[in-house]
Amino acid sequence: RGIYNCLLNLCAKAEDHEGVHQVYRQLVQDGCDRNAYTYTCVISSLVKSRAVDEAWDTFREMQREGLVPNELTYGALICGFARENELDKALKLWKETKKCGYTMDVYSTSVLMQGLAKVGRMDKASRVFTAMKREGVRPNTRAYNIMCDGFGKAGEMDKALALLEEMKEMNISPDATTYNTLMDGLCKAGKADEASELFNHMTSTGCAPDVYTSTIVLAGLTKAGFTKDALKVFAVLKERGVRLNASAYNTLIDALAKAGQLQDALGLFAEMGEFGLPPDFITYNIILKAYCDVGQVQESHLLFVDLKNKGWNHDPVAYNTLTCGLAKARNFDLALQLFEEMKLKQAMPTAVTYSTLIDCLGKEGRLNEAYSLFQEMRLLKGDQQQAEVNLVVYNSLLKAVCKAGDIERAFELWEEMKRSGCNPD
RNA sequence: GCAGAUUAUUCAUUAA
Repeated sequence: RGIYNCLLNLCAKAEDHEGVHQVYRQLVQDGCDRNAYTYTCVISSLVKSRAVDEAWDTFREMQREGLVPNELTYGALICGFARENELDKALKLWKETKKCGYTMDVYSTSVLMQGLAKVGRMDKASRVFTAMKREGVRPNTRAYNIMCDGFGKAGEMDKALALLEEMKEMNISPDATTYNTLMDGLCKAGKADEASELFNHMTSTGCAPDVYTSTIVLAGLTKAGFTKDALKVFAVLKERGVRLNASAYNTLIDALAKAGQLQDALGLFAEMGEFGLPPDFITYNIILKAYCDVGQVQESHLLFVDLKNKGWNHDPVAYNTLTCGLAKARNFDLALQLFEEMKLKQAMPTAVTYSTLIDCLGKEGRLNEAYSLFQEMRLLKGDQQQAEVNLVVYNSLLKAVCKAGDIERAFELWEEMKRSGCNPD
């Protein structure tokens, strides 16, 4: 058993999850007995290779054998479930650790908090965070950053800012990520003035801005309609030799394109090349959309084909952008062809893909096709899809159904929305 | 003795 455990550990350390699997199979075949260490190695390896369900089965098996899981076993599983958005399971396990009298560390607790934040359950995240502190586990900067981000995205900037104060009281120093997160939240809440104050505070405490800061500031300006000022800031940053990455360029290219200044946008795109800064897939997605928006869908399509030939064909956003452009130009043949292509490539259709097609088909009066796409979404479960029905999908279908005058079906949908936790907006 | 975490830029619905 000792040898097997060592082997498992080695494979796990090398991130060789297939190896862990093989060693474990061999171990079972040999009828070798397992201890908590053995199981924990296997479980955390399974979690790492995103096979949470298998990890869970292994966990159950472990318990059936009468072995006692430790903090690490629980930690791995809680992280696994939290990452897969299975937060009820994660929370249940977390509660179990309390019953066992275990103290979970900041790490696992943070992953759980982040998972809860991602699905908008900040109340629960907050309780988990408080419980951790009450147990005497000292939070770190990252844990606070996660909570600040969660509150910001939930539109509760007051709570996020209160945490910054708490950090000071606790003598935990905020870092660039903390300030970036808060500034981004403030910008998105339309409080640019407060964001700017925070920026001054950040630099006055000796915390240096990083590449994220630039993009957050630039995006804050463009989204508030100050693209000209953003361009000025951009020029100053370049002049001062601040390192700018593709994201900073992307922000401005997108803003210019959306303001109808396609030529200026393309000019910046060209500048990236001159500076030896390679465009990333987001840059191309922005250009793809820019062409569609000025009615040059064929130009967009040409670029898309070009990208595919270079092997950039795994991005659902690129597919979605072009599909939308085509569908809005009423070229459904090609749009639906791309949709089918997505299923074959490593770019599974997302909720955006479905809502795009449902909406455009609805506008075209092709309600039955829109409806069957909706059904398809609901039928695909688990690993074969990246698409959960969401509010926009319901809204699009509802619009199509109303346009067709089918009031009865509209009410059916309305009720279904509420039942499934998608509250109408 | 064993695992793991945070922020930015791109795509879909939105009446009168």
